[in-house]
Amino acid sequence: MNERGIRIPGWAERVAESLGEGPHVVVTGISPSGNIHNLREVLVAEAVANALKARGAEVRFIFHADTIDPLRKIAPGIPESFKEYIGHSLSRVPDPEGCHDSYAEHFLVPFEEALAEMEMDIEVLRSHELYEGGVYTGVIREAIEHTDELRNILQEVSGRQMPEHWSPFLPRAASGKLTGSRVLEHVPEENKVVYVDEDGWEDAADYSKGEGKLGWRVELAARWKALNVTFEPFGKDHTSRGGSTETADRMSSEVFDYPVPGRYEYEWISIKGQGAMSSSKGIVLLPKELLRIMPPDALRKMMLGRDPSRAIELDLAGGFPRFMDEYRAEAGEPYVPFTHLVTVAQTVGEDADAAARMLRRGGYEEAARDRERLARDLYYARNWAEEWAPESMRFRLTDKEESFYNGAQLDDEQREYLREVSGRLEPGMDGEAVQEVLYSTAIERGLKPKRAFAAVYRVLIGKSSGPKAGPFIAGLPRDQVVERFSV
RNA sequence: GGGCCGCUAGCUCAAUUGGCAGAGCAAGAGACUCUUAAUCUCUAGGUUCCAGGUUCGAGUCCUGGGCGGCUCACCA
Repeated sequence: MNERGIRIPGWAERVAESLGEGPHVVVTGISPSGNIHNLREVLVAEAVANALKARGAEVRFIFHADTIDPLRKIAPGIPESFKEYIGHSLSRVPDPEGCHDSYAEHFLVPFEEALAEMEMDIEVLRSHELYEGGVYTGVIREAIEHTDELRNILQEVSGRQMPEHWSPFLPRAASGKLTGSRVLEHVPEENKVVYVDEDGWEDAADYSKGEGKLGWRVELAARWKALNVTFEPFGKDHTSRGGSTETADRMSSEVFDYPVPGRYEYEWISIKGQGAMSSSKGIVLLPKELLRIMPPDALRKMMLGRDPSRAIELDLAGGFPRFMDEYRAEAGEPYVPFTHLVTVAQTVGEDADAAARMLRRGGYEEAARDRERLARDLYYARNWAEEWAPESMRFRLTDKEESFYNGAQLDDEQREYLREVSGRLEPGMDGEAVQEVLYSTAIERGLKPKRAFAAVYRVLIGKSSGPKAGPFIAGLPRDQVVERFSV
């Protein structure tokens, strides 16, 4: 546990131990599309940063967003007209929905908000601001001066021939495009390169002012040096042989003369029923969506799993209630089983007082007392019921007209049964007593329990089955039940 | 082809950095006048993918192999 009560996992402690004294700069970086792998990466970094802090090291914890990167392709849901911005920096492309200053901000801001909701102590850096602020000026100059060595490394690692005119620096042309230009000359005393663009126009770009960027693989190594990075987690797409870390490692030690930062390789997350996460296929899960159904620490537990170097499959549907109960049990506090919260939430909507009454009837006195926490738990349960729950667990109370209509579909035996039950319900009956009335009335009338209960559910929630009937009805206002049963 | 991950009870997964293989659900028996994702009690369930190796001791570490998933090609 650290001072904020966040548990430090064993694997993170081991990583921290291997990193030495410090001071440390822990960085985690994403391109601004913000899916759940990114969250896993950020949480891995956070766990290591916390472990380092717990060991007494000085730690700077950075979230690096690739805002200067060029728009590559039109993601699903983005207007076709955005094709004209391909090759432009995301920080200079308009927001497709018009709600933020740029395309980059549109995707970054919700992620930033989620980080704030997670109460994460992290410093957010936008790459276009780093370039514009001159943070990379020195490493860019170094990179351009060592163009041949960098090219050799790329060729050796990837086994491919790089073009003759290859440059580690991509100047931004007058058109706004970062791609397609060719660097002709370096003017180090002015921090500029002279380039020729796609159309043959010659111009100069000032790399101390963000008028261009380093190519991705070079930038990775350059960033380590420019920000003094000592640890960065990577997904397996980067750590494959021939991948970006292999090139960056060599560039860092052979060209930039900077020790390769510590590393943790994490595995992918997939969602049960949806398959692997893929922003290009539109299978994306945003941290904010998950914070709608569980508190931040539960999300940490879920995303990190036993060990983030293992692949996991998230079960957000049928298996989720058990996960939540386990999480609550680990916290060591009394809790209401999640499935029960789901029933309560769907019954009372946002009425926390009504929920408290229902919970008291069910014997959850303590949970009913802490109104603030109850409201939060109901929020999670209600969202889960609406967004993830299997159909069998979903219901809502029918309104008066619907109930009347459903009642009219029942046969005479069922209607008479309901009328008799409503006459036998007394104020203050607990769940068990109601259950007894429901069951014995059916037996006495020679009505099969299955059909009797089906009638009950039909007029209350419009389905033929539902939550355990006795406690459920005991938690509802009696007048409402009597009204529904008078068919 | 290279890399990463997985393979443990019928199913989903645990096993705290080598120390008596466990849990939830499913199954079987019993109880409750009992519809439900029912509840309570009990039972059974295993060559930990295969073959070697290290060790007093291996699900765990090493070597080789099988099957499955994912990932990599200068694109960030």
